[in-house]
Amino acid sequence: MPVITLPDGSRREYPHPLSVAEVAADIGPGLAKAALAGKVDGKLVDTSHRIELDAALAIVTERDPEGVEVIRHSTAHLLAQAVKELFPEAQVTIGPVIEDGFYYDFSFKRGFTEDDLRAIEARMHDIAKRDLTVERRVMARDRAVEFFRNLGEQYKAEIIAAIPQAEDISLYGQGDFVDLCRGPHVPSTGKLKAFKLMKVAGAYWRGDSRNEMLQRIYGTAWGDKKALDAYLYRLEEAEKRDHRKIGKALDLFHMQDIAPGMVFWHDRGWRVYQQVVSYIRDLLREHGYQEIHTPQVVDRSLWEQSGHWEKFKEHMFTTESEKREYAIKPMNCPCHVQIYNQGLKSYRDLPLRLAEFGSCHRNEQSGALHGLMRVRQFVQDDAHIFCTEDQIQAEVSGFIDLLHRVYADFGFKEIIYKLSTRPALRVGSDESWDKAEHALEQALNSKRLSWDLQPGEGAFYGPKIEFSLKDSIGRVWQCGTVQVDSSTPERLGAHYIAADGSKQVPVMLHRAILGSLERFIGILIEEHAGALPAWLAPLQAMVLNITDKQGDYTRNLENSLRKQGFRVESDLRNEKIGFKIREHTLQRIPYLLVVGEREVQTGTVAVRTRTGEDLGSMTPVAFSERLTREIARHGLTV
RNA sequence: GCCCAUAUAGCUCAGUCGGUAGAGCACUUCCUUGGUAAGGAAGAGGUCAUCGGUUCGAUUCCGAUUAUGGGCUCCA
Repeated sequence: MPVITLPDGSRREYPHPLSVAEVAADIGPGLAKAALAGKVDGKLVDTSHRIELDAALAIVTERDPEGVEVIRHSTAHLLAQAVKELFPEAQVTIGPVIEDGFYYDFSFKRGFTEDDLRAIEARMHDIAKRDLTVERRVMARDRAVEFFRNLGEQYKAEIIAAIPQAEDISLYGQGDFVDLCRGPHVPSTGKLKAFKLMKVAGAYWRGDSRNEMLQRIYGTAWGDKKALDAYLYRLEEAEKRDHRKIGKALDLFHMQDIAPGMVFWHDRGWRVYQQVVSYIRDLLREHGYQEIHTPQVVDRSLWEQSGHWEKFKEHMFTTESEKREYAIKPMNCPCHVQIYNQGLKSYRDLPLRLAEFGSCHRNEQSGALHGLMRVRQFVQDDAHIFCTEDQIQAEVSGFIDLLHRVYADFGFKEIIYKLSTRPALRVGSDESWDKAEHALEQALNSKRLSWDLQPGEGAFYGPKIEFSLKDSIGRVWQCGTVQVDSSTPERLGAHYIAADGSKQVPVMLHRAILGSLERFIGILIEEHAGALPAWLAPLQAMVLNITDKQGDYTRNLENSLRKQGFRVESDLRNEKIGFKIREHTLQRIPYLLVVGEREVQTGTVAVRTRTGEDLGSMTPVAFSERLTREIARHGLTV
């Protein structure tokens, strides 16, 4: 006699057990048709699931996020079925749901081609049209292993063999195709309408590079055609924001195969870079940091002492001269300890905050390089705070305040906080880990921030907090970090004399707000689609004359604005004003200052923004006041 | 590093079923001095990524290398 409670609170009583689909049909034929799955007492189940006892039930449709997930999962099975139909010798492995879609890994003797992909997708539509019923079946583990072995599916058999023997295995079948799966799935393949295969890629079996390389097919799937189209449109938009494209179009930087993973910054890009550096530099000075600068090429012995040589040698560029071996620094910290070590330090000197915009080189794997986002040479807004254990919390707390200020100035509103704690392989006593983790936690909590815990994800030498930004199209970028480290100071012989006269090893906090400047600028370019706010823009204004007659006035205006510290150029070419406007608008220059006969006569300038807004004529003083205010505001909205 | 794809003018791309290439924009010159997103004409510009192989002949076919792109792996 199950009593079913629906999400709206209404109750329905039935004389006998019945399936989710039957309840949906009882509510209405529209819902019966739309039902993809059910949620019984919070647990996602198939529509064929029988409800025996009283339960809370929600019918899941394509409008629910869970419904879309079920669709994606079922579409992955559809993909596998299509592949097996077209290429019977391919073996299936795993096919999970991922953000916006799914993938399925196959073991196949060759790579899938674009043509294969088209054929597979066509077959998927074909199978969907057949509207095959999806049936769930339960089997004992050992029988399931045997079942898949007999099918020749070695990978599936291996996956199941890893499941505890006592557990039953659920299989899902549609037509001739059977796959191991926890489910739930859509009731029939006809529910799958809006999907598209996106790309093929290699992927290691079980993610381990020592294993066989499998063929992964990525796809996307949605509740309806409209959602699919919206997603494809979103991808196109993201592509237009690609910093590599914009970087070239706006003449910011380029990369070249003579220096893979390293950036050739052009004038306009370097202006942005310098602007970011100078902003951070002033702020660090204001917050009690000293700025230092240390060597880039350092003797091997330092890296041996710091432990880098042993652990990260293959990631370091090395060089040799007069029988000495050197490494190009992959990070600044060992050099910062050298500066700390000059002169005996007292507890009164702590905290000591050393910052450096040092150029670091890391020999990243060639396949990992990606525009500005993943490079081999980069500069971080890097600093190390030497302090006592008792000072950790206050320093971290102050750092978070500073970071908030910076992110707000750059216009980022959403920050994601993650605390990573002790990993299994680590150095240092449990007491010092307790203390460090507690300090970080307290620093976050005292600011009422909500954060995620990542147990075991800390560095081997200490816990850390990571700060990620969400950009304007929802992508997340990890930028800031603060890590506690007492291992490096100890290895490199850093000490201070405590109040009781004893010799102590200081704690070192590694911290960065923007992370790699290269990467951060890449993020900024994509966030703003190239239209950087005035305080960061490589050029803030372009002065345009209408005819040669206004040449002198234009040049004078340009010079006067430059003298006031603005980044301004003028375009005196013999071109129509519409042509110049178009060009500089496409270059995303915030302000276009038009000078014609009228402006010369009245001593004004006609101001147009890159968004096409006409601000009318104003005096140069009025314009520079406006720009000054805008720059001072940074990315903060008023 | 691994898998797949790609590499043609400054940029974006077309093309050659093997006979050394073409468009638009940009560039140069000339005409035009025009008031808010492309004025007109002419000209110049490429060892078709690099190195090998097959061929009478390779930019095109094959192989290797390098870089780039998408993934995987890695990310102190």
